[in-house]
Formats: sequence, C-alpha cells, structure tokens
Amino acid sequence: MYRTHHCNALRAADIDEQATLSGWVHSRRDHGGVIFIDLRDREGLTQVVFRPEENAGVASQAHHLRDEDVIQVSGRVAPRLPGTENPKLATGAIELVPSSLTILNRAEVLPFPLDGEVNEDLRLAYRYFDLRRPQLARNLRLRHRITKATRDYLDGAGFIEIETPILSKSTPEGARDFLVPSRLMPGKFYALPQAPQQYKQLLMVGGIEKYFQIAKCFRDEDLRADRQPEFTQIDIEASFVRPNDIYALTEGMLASIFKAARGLDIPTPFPRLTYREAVGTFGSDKPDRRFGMQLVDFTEEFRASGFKLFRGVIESGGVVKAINAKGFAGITIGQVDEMTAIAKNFGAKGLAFIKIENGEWKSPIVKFFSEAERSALQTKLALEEGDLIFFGSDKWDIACEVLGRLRLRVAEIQGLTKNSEQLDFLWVTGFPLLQFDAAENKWNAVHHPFTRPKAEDLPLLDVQRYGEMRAEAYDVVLNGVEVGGGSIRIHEPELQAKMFAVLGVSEEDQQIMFGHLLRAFRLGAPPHGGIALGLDRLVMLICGEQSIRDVMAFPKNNRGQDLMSQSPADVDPKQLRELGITLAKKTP
RNA sequence: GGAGCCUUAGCUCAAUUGGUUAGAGCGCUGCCCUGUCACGGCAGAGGUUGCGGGUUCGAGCCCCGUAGGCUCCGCCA
Repeated sequence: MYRTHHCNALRAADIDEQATLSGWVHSRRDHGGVIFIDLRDREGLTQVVFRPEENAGVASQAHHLRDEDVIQVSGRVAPRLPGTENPKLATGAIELVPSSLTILNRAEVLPFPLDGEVNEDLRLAYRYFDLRRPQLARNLRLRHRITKATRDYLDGAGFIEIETPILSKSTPEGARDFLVPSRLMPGKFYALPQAPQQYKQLLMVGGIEKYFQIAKCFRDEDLRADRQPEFTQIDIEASFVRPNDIYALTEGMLASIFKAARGLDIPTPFPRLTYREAVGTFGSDKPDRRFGMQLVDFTEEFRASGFKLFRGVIESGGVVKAINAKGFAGITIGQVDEMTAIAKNFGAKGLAFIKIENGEWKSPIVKFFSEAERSALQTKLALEEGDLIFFGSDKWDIACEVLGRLRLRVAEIQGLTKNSEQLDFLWVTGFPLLQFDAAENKWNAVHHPFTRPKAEDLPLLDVQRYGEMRAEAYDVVLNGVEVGGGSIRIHEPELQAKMFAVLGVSEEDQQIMFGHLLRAFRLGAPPHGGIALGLDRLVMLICGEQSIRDVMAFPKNNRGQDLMSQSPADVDPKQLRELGITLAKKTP
C-alpha cells in the first residue's frame, strides 16, 4: 500500500496514529540536523520532519532529497512543537515523523520552477510537468466538475449521450477540414468533423428525440487565445422543440453547471436581445453588457446637418452614431492614433471625436454643429466634464462595428471589467440567415446551411430578398464571449434543397454531398433543433483564465504544434506509399 | 496573408548616450547550520546576448534580413 492518507488528510485528531504518505517533494528545508520536507500530492501538503536523533539512517537519506523527487514515507503523526504550527496549511497543526523513507523516483534538475511566471512555450514543451501547477490542476478538476454536471443535468432531462464518427466526410461550407487519407480506398479522404451537425440531425430522423454529446470538433483554421484546432462542444439536439424549449434547457444546464462548479445561483431566464438590438446598441452580436457606453443614434439629428460629412453619409443611406467614453478626455496622442487605427481597420474612413475639457468642446468638427445638434448630443449622451465622444458615421453595420470595437478597447484601457465578478448572460436572436460574399459573389449561410429561416421571412426566399431573411437561430453570450449557438433546423427536403440552391450548391453536388440527408428528410424527419456550447470557452470563463490552453490538458501552440510531442511531424515514406500519397516537391 | 509586442545564464529579469571582464534573484554544485515553512550563512560553476549580415575604433544596445513565441485582423458554416 503506497499510502494510508493523502497529503491533505491528517489533522490534530490523527496525532499518534501511524500513517504512510506518497507524493512529491514540494520543498525541503535542511538545517543540517533537522530536515523538513513539504510532501505534496494532488490533495495538498503535509510537513514531514526528519530528526537525526530519532532515526539517523532515514535522516541521512533525507539530506539527499531534491525538489520533485517522488517518495513514500511511513511514520507517526505528531503534533508540531508549540508555536511552530502553520495556520496557512490545512495540515499545519501536525507533522509526520517517519520511521522509513523510500525514494520511488528521482527528479533531475527542473526545467523551470513550478511557482512564478514562465514562458508558455517552455511550459508547453514540458506540459506533463507544468500540469503539477496548482492552477492547471484546479482547472482540469473544475473542467471535470463541469462536464459531470452537464451529463447529470442532460441525463436528468432525458437526453441520451451518443458518440458520432470522428472519421467523417468533408463538406464544402464552413471551416477548412482536417483530412485523413483512406488506405483501403486510395485517393479518398475522410474529414474530421467540424461539428457533429449532420449526424445529430440524422439521429433525430432516427427517432432518438433527445441527443447530446461532449463532442470533439476539428477546424483547420488559424488559432487564437480562445481557438484551438481541436476543441470540445457540448452538443445538443432535440426533436419537436421550439427556440423557447432550447432556451429553457440551456439556461437550466448553465445554472446547474455554475452551481456545481462555483456554487453560484445564476438568474434565469436570460435576457434576450435581437441581433439588430445587440449590434445597434453595443456594436457587437456578442455584447459585453457589464459596462455602459452604449451606442446612441443621431441619424435624425444630423439629417440636415451643416456638417457635410455626416449629412452625406445619411443621404446615402448611412447612419450617425456615437458613444460617450466617460472620463476619457485625457486620451493621449498615442491612444488617439490607436483608436483611429481600430476605426480604419473595421472599415471607417476616419475617426471623429470631441473632448469635453475645461467646459469646452474640443474638436475641429464642433464649429459645423448647430446649437440643436450640440444640445441633442449633450442630452442623449449625458455629457459631463472630462468625457469624450467617438462618432461612427457610415453604413449601419460598419458604424456599429467600429463603435463596438472602440467601446471594448476603451473599457479595456479603463479597466471597466477588471476584477468583475459579474456574470452577464444573454440570448441574441434573429440573426440574418444569409450574407452576401462579394469576393466569391455568392450568398453564404451565416450560421450553417441547415438553419431554418424564420417562418414569417419565408416568403422573402422566393422573391430572392435573401439579405432580409432572419434565421431561427440563437447565440448564448456570457460577458461578451459567445459560449454557444444553435438553431431550429430545416426538416423538409424541399426547403433544404432550396437553401442549398441559394447557397450555390448544384443539384448534382447536393446529391453527392448531402444526398443522405435529403433522403433522410423524405422518410419522416421530425421538426428539430439544438445548440452547441463551447466547453473550453465556458471552462475558461469559469476558471477566470484568459486562454483556453489553460483549461486543456495538452493544448497546441499558435501554429497548431504540440511542443511536447513535436506534432505534426514527418512520417515514414512507407506510410505514405500505403496511402497512395506523394508529397509535392517543396518550392524553393 | 497582414499588424503589434517580445527573444540576454536552467528560470525570471537588469545592463546609463554605443564604451573596461554582460550583472542580480531563484535554481544548480560543495561546505556549514537541530524547528523551518520563500529557512539561513559561506564559496563555486553556469553566457556564441535567437541566428545571419551591416554601420562603428568599439554593438546586448543602432540598421537590414531571418527564425521562434504571444496578441490581434483576415479566417473560424
């Protein structure tokens, strides 16, 4: 038996008991005579004291212990000498006085210390070692609590967990696929699933009615702090449901998750905003509402303005909007440049702003404003000394996005959400169904091609007013992060075929790529819909981390490499021959 | 594909205007130390300043290129 107790178990009540502990040498304090070891396992720390006068052999062995050696000690639980108890340690009232010490494994010189900041690439190269950090260990355990709560909740709601294939089929829309070559059918490829989308819909056709999966998904796109090439979704699909059913289910599940993980009762139901409201008021379809700085519309006020720039934009169908960056009039030249760069990056031609300083409105454009226009700005933006107005005047979506991005950056600079404990959940609904891609000269699905148009917008399909159609789709947003999204699906073969056609998929290609789905819909497909939540992002938010890498056991770096195992890597030419693959010569 | 920041000892960082032999803390090695818990003390080892080129009497520092890391934009149905 390696242990009788773990390292966070022994208390004053155990004094004079015999105990055996196993774990890592967390720290050693060698006084030449007496030696203290903090022994660590995943549960905590226990001080072990070696006294030469009690057991010279064991004590001399202990002189050679180094950090992170793995040892086993057996002995007597003793009270600490009066005055030497450590209140910072749960086991601080006692110590173990060992009669035997077994060194189970030595640790070489450590690549980096486990406390303090270390470069992430080094940590990733030694991930198995880095996982000993309390932070990462805590995150993985919290992640387990969250998936456990998810399974328990969905099981209680009658959902069945079903695995769907990882070796799947490439589809044209969406993200770039990871491909897997087939050996038995040379020249053909599987694709790793971007999501179990079609399978879960086919499970609905199969009469499962309530499905879920903690599903690995794969997308071959560039990485970010919150995007990895392989990630996990809480994937849910149900039959005979309307959006309200999905909302209630998701809210209940998230409440259950936050209760299990953080002991918090989050208020439900979540508020709902339409896409138009979210973008129009916050400049984002995943608004962070933990601070104000809302977008205010001044299109009517400036319709006949003496300021030609605004008037011209409005005359050509655009809008004038503004935000009040409170207390930001002291903005530096560098920050003005940064804000202007942000504005231009998101499509604005420039950035107009007004500082309210020393009771004056400071800006080259103020002189063009009428008294009524100034008064409207004053009132609707609730201007005070020290405030700063940013304007967005452009087409609606550009003006909104520019101000939305500025709003987030100002909030970041001002630290408005720093140390915030607030959990702001909301639903965003009524997304556009389709978006025109000028570069490809075609319509693309905003969500995915299986998304159901809102019933009242269906007539627009036949008159080809695609851009005005809204989807029966919804996102759930937490603190400005999209943690999930879903939709009610199309279950009629005719409508689905029509959607494919709008998206530019020929009838022949429909049969090749989606024939099974269209055929399934002709065999009694129930109305259905669902949602998928990004588990990694959710865990990240619950753990208070900035990156999903910190809530995954073995994440990849910025370029999709595993710095520990050095993947991706070259393969043996024999493997390629079996697959019928020849590598193109590298172009110099 | 683009932008920004970064790269000096095993780790985290410093190094004045371009100027002597590139320093500190932690870690490591050796010695001392019997109540510490960030133990303490003494001594020591450890550097191609990412790499290549340039400017200069002289480059960690300036210039050009390149590699790598992170963040963001594009991309992510």
